[in-house]
Amino acid sequence: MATARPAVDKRRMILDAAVRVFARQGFHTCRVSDIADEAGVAYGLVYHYFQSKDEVLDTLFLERWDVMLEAIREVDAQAVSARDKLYAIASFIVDSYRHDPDLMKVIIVEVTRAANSFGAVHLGKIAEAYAQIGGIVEQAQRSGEFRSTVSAQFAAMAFYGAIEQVLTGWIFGTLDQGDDAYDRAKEYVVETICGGLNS
Amino acid sequence: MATARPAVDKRRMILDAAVRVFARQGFHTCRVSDIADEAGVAYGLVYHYFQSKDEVLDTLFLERWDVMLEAIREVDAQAVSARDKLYAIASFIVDSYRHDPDLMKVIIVEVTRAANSFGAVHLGKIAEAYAQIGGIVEQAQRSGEFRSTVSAQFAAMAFYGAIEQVLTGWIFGTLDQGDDAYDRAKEYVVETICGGLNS
DNA sequence: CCACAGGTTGACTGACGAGTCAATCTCGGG
DNA sequence: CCCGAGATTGACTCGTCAGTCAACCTGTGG
Repeated sequence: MATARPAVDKRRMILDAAVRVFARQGFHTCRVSDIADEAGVAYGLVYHYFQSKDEVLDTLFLERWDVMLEAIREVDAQAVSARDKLYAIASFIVDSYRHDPDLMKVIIVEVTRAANSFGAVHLGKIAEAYAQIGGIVEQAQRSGEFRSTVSAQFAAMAFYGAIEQVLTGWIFGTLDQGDDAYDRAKEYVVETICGGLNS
Repeated sequence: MATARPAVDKRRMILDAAVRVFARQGFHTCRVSDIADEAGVAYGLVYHYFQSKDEVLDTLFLERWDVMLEAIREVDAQAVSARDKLYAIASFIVDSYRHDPDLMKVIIVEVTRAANSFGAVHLGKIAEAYAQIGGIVEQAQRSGEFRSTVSAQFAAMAFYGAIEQVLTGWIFGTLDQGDDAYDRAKEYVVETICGGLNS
């Protein structure tokens, strides 16, 4: 007898509600009851579907991060220039934010940028992204598209760091938002990292 | 009657102990009693010198951040190229880490990268640094040293983002450390941001 | 119509830790 | 030698919440 999923997937509702609550109040400052309330579900049901409050966040992060890792791998498999690959990756991340700002806020603020609490658990996953990007740079250095002045690992950090910083700017309202700003940001990141500021 | 400072400044001892404890356990996960124990001081004394646990962290952050802002201002006042200014700023930050890794870890992990909890309170202070760096870039764009393809504000973010990412790498052991690595990092940041990766 | 499995409920518990406070100490000045 | 102000102590209070659990639905198959 296959598990008959109820018409409305409460587990999904809890996850979606958690995104909103975490984005609004932050993981540490919100109560599990806030998530249950937001989902319109009883307190105990959260513990029916998840072992702990932590597991809710872990699930959200892993769900999304795996999608991103897969996207990066696909980009890397294409036969285009490294610059185009970097642009595609920047696009993917920026568009992820455009599509679901709350989810990206949670992932970045509560996991990626919180390497001492949650990030620690997921350092490996995060490092995978770095490694993949580093690989793209390294290959471009061998092919001659990029020069070898700086290490590939470092270049990957600068690239990802720039994107994360921009997202953080949007998340906290330090930086203008909107479709134009999003598209401009993609260009800027790639242009700065590849072309540099020098005239 | 001037307040006679005791031979040993307990307030300072508490702050220094807090740095070690926050660096080791993280702000949220440590107890105030951990700080008191580490400082070799009674629990209540922490509350004699500080209103709250938060104020301890605030004090640590502001003390150091103000030093950095002042350093950036001084650098900006010099009559050297923008590239040299950026190098000097990168140097200052990297050397701050070299000199007191625990303090920098606390500031970055618990404040700068935690913009939803503590960072929120200090967004203004953090923005000051961005603005100052952005000013350097803008001036260089007017003088012709830098091209104007990307906005100065954005360039500042990329620059600071790259540095923060590298520090984060050191803090969590993702990146090799040591005097050589520190000096190389300074070069790499400036070289990537100014020169770009393209050959 | 009943039985049963899994979904759903929310009151309750137990631990934990920030912040309080009254008592005690220390030391310089009178 | 005594007094008072500020420094220092640590046991205690008090609210908060993560996680538990026993009871209660719901709908499916026999």
